[in-house]
Amino acid sequence: MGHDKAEPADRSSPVNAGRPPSRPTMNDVAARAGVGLSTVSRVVSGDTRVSEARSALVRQAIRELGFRRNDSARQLRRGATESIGLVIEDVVDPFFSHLAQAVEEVAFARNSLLLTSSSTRDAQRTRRIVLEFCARRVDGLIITPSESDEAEYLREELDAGVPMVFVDRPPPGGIDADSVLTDDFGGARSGVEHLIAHGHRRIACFSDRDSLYSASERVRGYRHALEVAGITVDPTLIHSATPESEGFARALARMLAGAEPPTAVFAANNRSTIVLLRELVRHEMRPALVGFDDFELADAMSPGVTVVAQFPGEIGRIAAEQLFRRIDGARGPSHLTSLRTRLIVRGSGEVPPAT
Amino acid sequence: MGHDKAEPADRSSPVNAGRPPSRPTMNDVAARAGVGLSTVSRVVSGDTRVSEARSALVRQAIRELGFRRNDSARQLRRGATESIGLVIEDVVDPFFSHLAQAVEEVAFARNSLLLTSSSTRDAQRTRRIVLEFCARRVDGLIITPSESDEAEYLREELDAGVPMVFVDRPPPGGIDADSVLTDDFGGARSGVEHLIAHGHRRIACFSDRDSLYSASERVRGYRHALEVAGITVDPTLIHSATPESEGFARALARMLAGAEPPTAVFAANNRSTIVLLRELVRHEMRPALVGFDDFELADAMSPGVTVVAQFPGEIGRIAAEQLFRRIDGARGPSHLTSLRTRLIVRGSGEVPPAT
DNA sequence: TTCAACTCTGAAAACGTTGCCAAACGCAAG
DNA sequence: CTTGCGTTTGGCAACGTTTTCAGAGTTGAA
Repeated sequence: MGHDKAEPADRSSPVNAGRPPSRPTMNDVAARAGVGLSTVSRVVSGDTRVSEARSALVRQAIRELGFRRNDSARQLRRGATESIGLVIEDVVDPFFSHLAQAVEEVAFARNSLLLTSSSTRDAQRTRRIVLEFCARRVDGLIITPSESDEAEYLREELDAGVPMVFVDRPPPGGIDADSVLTDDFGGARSGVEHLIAHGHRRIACFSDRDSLYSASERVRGYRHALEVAGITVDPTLIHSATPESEGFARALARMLAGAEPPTAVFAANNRSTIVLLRELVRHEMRPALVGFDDFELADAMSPGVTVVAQFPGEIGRIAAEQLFRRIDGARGPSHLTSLRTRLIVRGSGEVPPAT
Repeated sequence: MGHDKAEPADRSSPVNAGRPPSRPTMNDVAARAGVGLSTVSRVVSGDTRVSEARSALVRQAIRELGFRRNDSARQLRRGATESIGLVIEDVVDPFFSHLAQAVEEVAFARNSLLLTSSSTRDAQRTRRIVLEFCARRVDGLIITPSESDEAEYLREELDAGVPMVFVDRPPPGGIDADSVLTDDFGGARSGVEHLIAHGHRRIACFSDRDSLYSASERVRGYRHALEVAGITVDPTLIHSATPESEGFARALARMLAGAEPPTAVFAANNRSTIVLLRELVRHEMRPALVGFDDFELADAMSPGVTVVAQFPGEIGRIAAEQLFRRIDGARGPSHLTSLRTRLIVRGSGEVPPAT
């Protein structure tokens, strides 16, 4: 029949056993369909200037051979990969998974693939991931910078023309790039003000390590709220550490057992809120509680947990849209988007101070 | 100085304004370092057979030009992409985010990048994602099949030599491929047996749509436990639907308000558990409750929620390891790994039947 | 000195696309 | 029967790597 060429490799043949069958190329398709290579390319990429007859021949051959365009070659030739990279801290953290979901949605709508990697807060790992993404020539990057990220390599890539948007924290080392952040200061302030409005004056603050931008901003908001209300900040009521660390929950127990225990607690991030909540349930203590960042089941606790909600999905969506604007060639000065928080009242933040 | 060639494009030059600067290639590096192209390639890929002197020259040139290897070209030439694709239902679901995290960890250790996409349970979308991944020539795929996936395109890719491992549900359409599943039937059975052991005889079952493999397996486990205990299955106590759907929570309220209300509830997946929990809190009703799949804060509820825990991280890890074994050329018959569940007793499952 | 066996190096041919270019074709008008 | 124009078509040169191959040096032994 004249089509003894470019048959898909026979997997069961002893010769090919163990050998990954190599896929047919456009050349194979062209040979099979009896047309030129360029015609195949045109059909595959939806170019209309192909006669219906030939187009049908090509499609037929494609089906018969199980041809799939090799995007590595396409990318090499075209210089764009139709993919973007996302660096977050941890997929499991709902904040980041919501962010990732929103980014994915925007990318999907744009026919772009999403490469996601978790930095696990490790600057070395972040660096490795970013450089790897750049080697793959992603069209752009959305990055949650790690604390202590050296900015140099980021700046190099940026200068090399890789668009970047930073999320959740400002770009490190004074890099001039787009960013999408939550108003951490204002959010924390409003949460603490809420506690103050309910009569609390001794308010503990549990936050992540100070070296993290958002953590320190929130502590700043906490301090500011107290100061505005004329309450002296008591440093023994402030605990800043990784929520998963050993002494985190114990610090709360210690405070509550102290001479002048706090009557309310401000948990400056979702990990803290959950760790503290668990500790409170265990000891059956009920100080007022306001958490920063909403979480699933906050409304199913008793009492429901009052939170300062932020909007990770919005952050992701806005960042992705801004990134694609840059990819499409937008050249203006860098944008800083700051998202307002919303206080959600559920009960735990309205507990009056125990006297 | 002789290096007036291959300078990085000047972004501020009016000519290049708006034009993405094209990155230096190995050729540029070679010219700059005054060596051959192959030598640069060798240095970049860590080939040792290069004299220290030349190697230093090359590294220097690389630094000066900000060269980064173009992986599209590398991939095209080598035929492997060092990346794998993961298709899950939804990143936000903790089951899948834990799975994804584990897969990422294995991939990272293998220097492989991870492409993740959410099918959102849409067979069309799954198909599009899988084909897109295949066009990118991922080295392998880990897939959560959607219900009603047609198997044909999967089989084609499989035959074309793309290794695949299916997770959470068996491969569709009788495809012969590796899979890693939870023992849904056994897990559900043990959860319901636990309720029976605590004296319950009227046990409601809330599950996802029956068309989902895991959902129907769990319902089967529920039925089996009842039958073994000599309890007649009451179909009005079984509700199968998407947990997010309108009537899901209301169905529970209706049952509890009925003539012969259930004294216990078996929630066959984490979404159901959470939705039901919220409903129960709202109405202050306290039937016994056992949920399938553990969740954050299950221990912080009052009472703590007894669950049949499954291990999404293990599923992901095992699937990824199996996938890499296939990528490395392992040819044996397909493996089916079934993971046991573990009952975690926390209180809600030990509530005695109200009389 | 010669030859063999190294090590190091660069030229050149892939890899599978895309996109430019020119040739070939069809058809209508002159 | 030309001429001209517009539409299809195929050839061919990129794209930036890796890899093979053979040549050029170097060394050591005969």
